[in-house]
Amino acid sequence: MPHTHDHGHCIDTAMAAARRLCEERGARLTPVRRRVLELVWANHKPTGAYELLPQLAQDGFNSAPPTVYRALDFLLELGLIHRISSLNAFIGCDHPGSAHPTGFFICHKCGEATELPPDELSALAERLEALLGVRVEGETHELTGLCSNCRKAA
Amino acid sequence: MPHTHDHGHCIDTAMAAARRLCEERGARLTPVRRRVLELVWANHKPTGAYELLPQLAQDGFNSAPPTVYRALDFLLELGLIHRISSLNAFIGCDHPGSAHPTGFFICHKCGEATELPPDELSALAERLEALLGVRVEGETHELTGLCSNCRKAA
DNA sequence: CGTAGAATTGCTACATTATAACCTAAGGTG
DNA sequence: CACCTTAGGTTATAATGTAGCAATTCTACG
Ligand SMILES: [Zn+2]
Ligand SMILES: [Zn+2]
Ligand SMILES: [Zn+2]
Ligand SMILES: [Zn+2]
Repeated sequence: MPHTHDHGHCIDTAMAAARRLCEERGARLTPVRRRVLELVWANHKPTGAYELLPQLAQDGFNSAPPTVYRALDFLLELGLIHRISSLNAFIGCDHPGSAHPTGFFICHKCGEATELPPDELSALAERLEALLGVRVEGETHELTGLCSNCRKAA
Repeated sequence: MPHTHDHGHCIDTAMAAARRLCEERGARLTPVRRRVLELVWANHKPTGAYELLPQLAQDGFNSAPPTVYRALDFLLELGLIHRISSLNAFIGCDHPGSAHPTGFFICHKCGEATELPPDELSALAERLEALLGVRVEGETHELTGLCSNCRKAA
């Protein structure tokens, strides 16, 4: 099932947000970093670092793994992308700029990953802090199953 | 900070539960599998597959990576251990036998990982199913921060 | 028993993911 | 320009995880 939305628009919005955020923070959105971010968005699904290498090569970036990982680290640092560790993959953040807990729902049929609403995750974290007496500083949630599109199709 | 509990007891309980569960399911808790489970519990913190190799060697198990991974897969399958993918590590399950959503709180100071209460996680999953229209089939949650012991110490 | 079939492990090689170390190039700042 | 900081290129290697097949052990059944 193809996307149900204008994905070019997604990419444009994401890139605009990235430019704005970098400006704010005095960070440099260099060509490799920009292209990596574009590719992550263009793939529109969790993308592995080594998948990006040939895609970068097509654009004349003659990059080795460290370059890609450095670009990804930079984007993670700024909160422009997230890492999904159960997939060893990266995906664009839906609302960069605001610090928020990270979580995704990943459809095992179509492979799409949708970011989970941060307020739901925060609510859980607060409950757990109260229950366990801990101090939560970071969190990632990775759910799998059937997305609503794939449920309808079935 | 050392454990605040009799950890030998933890291990015994876990091994007893494992024997019972294997019997119920007609699964074979072979020497390697048993020893891997013991080691995971004995380490009392998330343990990587390659950490287990030398520990197994000390006991005369002359095992290569595939053997360890197969044992870990077996234990995962039965729900005797969980995998923490942000750490590429494995840890014993607190309440094996009952299928439940997986989540851990990991203290970045002392390294201990405590399993999150499944009912809290289920509640979140249900809310998300309603909100997003998805069908959740699997979930892992990985929170980091300071555990209650380390908070007191600070 | 004894033997066929299944499950488990041993073993070698390899695939995938990620990083260390060191050097060069580019950008910013006075 | 001279200086410093940051970013990227390059090579090698570390860390994690699997494929594939042979050897062994267990199980079931006649
Ligand atoms: Zn996000
Ligand atoms: Zn789907
Ligand atoms: Zn558990
Ligand atoms: Zn702690």
